[in-house]
Amino acid sequence: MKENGSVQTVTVPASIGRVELAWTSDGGRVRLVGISLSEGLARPPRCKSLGTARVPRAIRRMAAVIQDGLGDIPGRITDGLVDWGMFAGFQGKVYEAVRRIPRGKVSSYGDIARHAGSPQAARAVGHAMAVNPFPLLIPCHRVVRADGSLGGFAAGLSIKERLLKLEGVMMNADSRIRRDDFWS
DNA sequence: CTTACAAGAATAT
DNA sequence: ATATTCTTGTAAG
Repeated sequence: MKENGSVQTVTVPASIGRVELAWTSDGGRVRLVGISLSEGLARPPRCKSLGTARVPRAIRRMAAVIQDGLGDIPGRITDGLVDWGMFAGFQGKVYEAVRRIPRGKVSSYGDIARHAGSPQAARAVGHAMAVNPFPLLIPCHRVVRADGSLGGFAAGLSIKERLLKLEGVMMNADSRIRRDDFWS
């Protein structure tokens, strides 16, 4: 665990690399403020274990899910930890739609735009994904191009690809996602 | 105001 | 099948 002002972070080793959780605790009120993914190929020089650090219980539970196969984080854990109200308007609707994409399925930028009520805003959805503060919780890796190609990913496309593979999404020979794996 | 995008569709080759 | 062009909503400068 590392401390920067009032924001504290912990780095969790995961199959896809490393996942850093950042939170604040103002007056006992723990609030997740960000998640960042990175390809932790080399042994992290200063990645302390969760054993001794003073990490809030909800953060520990989240870290456990991440270490234990990167499943979806249950709402029971994220409830009260993430202030979903901080996302207003278009961005909020986009994130809400993305959170409905089930594990093992993908959706397209255009589809999400439609769900968010701005059917022409596919590119704007892409931008919202690019600035997503909570990857995994808001599963932006499940948003791909309409033709099945991957699109982009802030933390590097190989992480997106590995996350999708981990979730059972299948690619065709031309490395495009099968039509069957599109949600809607 | 202009520019940059993690897009998409239409059109051309 | 791929390449090019045009339109597009948002955010950031």
